Amino acid sequence: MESDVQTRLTLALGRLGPRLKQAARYVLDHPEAVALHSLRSLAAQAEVAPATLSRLARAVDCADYEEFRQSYQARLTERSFAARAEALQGAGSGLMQDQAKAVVGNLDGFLAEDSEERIERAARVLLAAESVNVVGMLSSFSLAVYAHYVASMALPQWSLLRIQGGSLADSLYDLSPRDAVLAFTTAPYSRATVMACRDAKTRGAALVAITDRRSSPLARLADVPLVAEAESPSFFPSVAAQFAVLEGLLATVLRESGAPALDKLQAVEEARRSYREFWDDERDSIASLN
Amino acid sequence: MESDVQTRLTLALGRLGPRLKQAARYVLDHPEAVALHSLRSLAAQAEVAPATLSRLARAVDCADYEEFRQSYQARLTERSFAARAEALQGAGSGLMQDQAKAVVGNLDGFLAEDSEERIERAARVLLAAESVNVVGMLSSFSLAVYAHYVASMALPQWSLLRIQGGSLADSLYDLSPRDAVLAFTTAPYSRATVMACRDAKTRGAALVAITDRRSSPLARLADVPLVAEAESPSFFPSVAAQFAVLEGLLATVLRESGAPALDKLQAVEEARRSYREFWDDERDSIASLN
DNA sequence: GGCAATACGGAACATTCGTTTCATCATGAT
DNA sequence: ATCATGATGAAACGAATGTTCCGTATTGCC
Repeated sequence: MESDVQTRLTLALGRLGPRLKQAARYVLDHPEAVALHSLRSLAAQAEVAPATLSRLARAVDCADYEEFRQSYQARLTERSFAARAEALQGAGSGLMQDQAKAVVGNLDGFLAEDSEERIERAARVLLAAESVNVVGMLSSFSLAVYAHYVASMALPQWSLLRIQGGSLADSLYDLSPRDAVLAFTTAPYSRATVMACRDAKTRGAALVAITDRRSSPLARLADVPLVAEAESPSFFPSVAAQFAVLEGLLATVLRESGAPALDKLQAVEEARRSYREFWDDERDSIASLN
Repeated sequence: MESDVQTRLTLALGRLGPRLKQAARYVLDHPEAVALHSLRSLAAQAEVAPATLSRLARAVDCADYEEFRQSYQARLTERSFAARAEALQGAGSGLMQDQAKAVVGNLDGFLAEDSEERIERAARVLLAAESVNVVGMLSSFSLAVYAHYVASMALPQWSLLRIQGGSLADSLYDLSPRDAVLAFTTAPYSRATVMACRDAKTRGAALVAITDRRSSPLARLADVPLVAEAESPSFFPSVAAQFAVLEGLLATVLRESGAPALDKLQAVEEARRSYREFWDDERDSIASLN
């Protein structure tokens, strides 16, 4: 019966009132704050009355708030000891650690360039286009999917090119010099993607590409090549750093897009908020499952 | 001037009186105690008068004991990548820079936990399953797509659940306790995803989830929750860090999967090499375009 | 030994802490 | 509509915190 406080807190989430739940959520998401800060300052961070936290501690069978806090302090020291032990162990054992290092390294490589300027140049190109076609295959397909999803919230002129019967959609062959293509590739470079981009260039369309090396076929073709490597400790390429670049690009595009787009974003924000409240309720029914 | 407090303390050790030195020694040996306990209780542990610790703080150029303590709290919160994140900060301000910082921060947050162990636990769960169903909607759909794509190269028992006429495929309702679900959500949590996972749990299937906060609906449901935040300077959530976690998970799964899978991987490697040669040739014809 | 300078501990201080009380509000059953 | 129940925030309480002041003890120097 000596379960973790964090676990007990999760289980209790269902039978708590609105403010207590708000406090519990903040604690779940910021466990280290409980260990390091005072009750009052933590209450301020969580935008909750001090008394609420005092009550929350008792709601999970702690005699004191002190007992509640000590549980989080223990968690913090244990973690730090574990981390230290792992640091001593060295490189051999941590595949996740290696993966993270590779991702940060890839991202680092991109930022070393004149990244801000390039991103903004790419954003201008995409904003100036009458239509934007997003292309990506194989491991880069997820990038294309994400770009299209985010853009779909405010930029209706963006469309995702899909495979149809083995070749790309016909929309590709309607491209004019007023259009643009946003393409993604990492080795092995999809033949379809490269051919599509080459074709787009011959029709005078602008090309923005996120790719894994300067020598890749798309890096040479693109008007604005954005190069982020895909190194990873495993055999398959890592797209995480390219996602970070894409997110930066999308953020820049959306910031510099006009008023109608921003209005749409407001609506999306609104929707997100309401979804959040929905799930706050939903959580109760989930709790009743246990 | 801006050196670590712990370092300054070591240097000051010589010019301190007996009791101050005793206090300094205790602090050097128990740094986490400074962050977590009060001045008075720390003084008791070090068998020193409270005033001595107050003086010790000033002896290393801290205005307050509070400033002294905060330095140790920061040390405790600091993660393995803190230096990298700071390095990224160096090159000036910009949206891309902020995005990169956020991504590294999100990744850091995950690594602070017992990440390796959790990843391996998740991998074991997925490897033990007879079938693995990958679920993700909205911004998390790209994660699901990628997971399925990578797994498809060696793990035929992995399938991607898709929306069909607004609801999930029927395959979901065939789940048995021998099956598993790999799910992705970030706020706003897709109703379909959460309901699918809830249903899977009632049928006894195992659930591995990558999500954005410990208080998310999936974090509660999952057997192995993997929490990587989705903070970003823009209004839409960042999935880059979650991609890094997913890649780490996939790498672990593939490493620990059996021989037949590895054979397939060899074939894929082969294919990649040949593609590479293909593009080396292709590049010439592209060059002739310019 | 006498003297100054410094290091230290104990006590008083204002501040901040966590807790409790109490009035108010929302909700749902009768 | 009425009441009961529980959740919540404001305020007040004693306890604990960090700081400062002052008296004492120790040290180094003449």
